[in-house]
Amino acid sequence: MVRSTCSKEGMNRGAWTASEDKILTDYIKVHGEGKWRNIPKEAGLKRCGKSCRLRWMNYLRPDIKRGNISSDEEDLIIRLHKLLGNRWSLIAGRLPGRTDNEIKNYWNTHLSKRGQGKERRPKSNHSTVEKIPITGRVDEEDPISSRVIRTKVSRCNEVLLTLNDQQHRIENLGRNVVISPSMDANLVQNIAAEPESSDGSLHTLTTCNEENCLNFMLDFNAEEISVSEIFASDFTKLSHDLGTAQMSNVMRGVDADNHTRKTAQSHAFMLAEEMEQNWSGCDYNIQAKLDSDFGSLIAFLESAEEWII
DNA sequence: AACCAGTGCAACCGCACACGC
DNA sequence: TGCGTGTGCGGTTGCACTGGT
Repeated sequence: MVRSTCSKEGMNRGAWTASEDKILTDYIKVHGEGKWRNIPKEAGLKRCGKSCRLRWMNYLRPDIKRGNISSDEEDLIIRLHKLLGNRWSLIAGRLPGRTDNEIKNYWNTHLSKRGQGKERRPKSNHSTVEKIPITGRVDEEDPISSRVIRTKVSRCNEVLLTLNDQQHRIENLGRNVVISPSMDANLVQNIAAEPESSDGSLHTLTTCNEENCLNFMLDFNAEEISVSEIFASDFTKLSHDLGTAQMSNVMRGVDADNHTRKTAQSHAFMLAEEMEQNWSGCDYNIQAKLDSDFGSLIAFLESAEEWII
C-alpha cells in the first residue's frame, strides 16, 4: 500500500494561502466532507488529501472557536488530561469549538511546562493577544462556534479504574452500584429507593437533579469502570431518546430488542457523536449550555479524580 | 540594527483502526 | 479471512514572531 504523503512532486507544502483556503472551503461547502484524497484533484488544489483534511478540520470549519483558552477550558484540559492522558481528540471533544491540535499545542506549550514547574506565564502580549493567523480565520463571533468539535473515538486504550474499595459499593443493597466517595447522600438514598432491576446486575437512576450529575457513573455489574467508555458514551442522550425505562434496559444490556450487553455498549459507542452536544447535563430535561457551563463536567472530573486517588 | 534564543502554532509524518470487497 | 483504501490520531518538525542583548 502506498501511503498518502504530502511530499509528492508538484504538491504545495507549508502554510496555506488564502486562495487555497477559499478553494477548499468552497469545495467542501458544495460537496461536503469526505473523500479527502479526491479533493485536490477535483478542486484543483495542489495539496495532498491529508493536508486538506487537516486544514479543514483544524482551521476552516465554521464551528472552530479560535483565540485564547479560557481559565475554565484550561482547567478542564488539565483535568481531562489527568484522566485520559494524551488522548487529545477525546479531550477536544469535551471542549466546544476546540480542536485536538489546538489543545495538544496548548498543552505542550503551556500546561506541560507548568506540570514540570517550568511554566512561564506569558511574558508579553506575544501570547496573550490573539494573533490573527496569516492564512487562518478568526471566528469567535460566529454564533455556532460553540458547537462541539466532533471527534471520532476509535482507538480504545481504555483507562480502567479498578474499584477494590468495598466501601464504595452499596453491598447491602444487593446490587452492584458503584458509588463515588463524594456522592451526595441523597443520591445514595435515591439508589436505595430505586426498584431493583430484574436481573439485579445493573442499576440506573431514574431520578437526577442538577447537583448530582454523577449518576451516569454508576456502573455496571463490573469491577471496573472504563473512563474512556464513559467519555465515549452518551447515556444522557440515550436516556433522552429512548426514555428512562428503555435507557435503563439499554444500560442493563437488555434493550428492547433483547440485545446483549455488548450490543448495548456498542450502541453507546455509536451514539458517542451525539454526546458532545449535551453530555454535561445529566438532567433529562436540562440542556446544559455546554459552552459556558463547565460546572457539571468539573464536578464529574473531581469525582473521578477522587476515585483514582 | 543585527543577532540570537525562546516561544507558539500550523503543518507534516507515520502508525493504527475501520470498513468494504 | 486477508487485503487495500480511507480516515483519524498523536508525535514531531519547521517557521514566523518576539524580546533580550
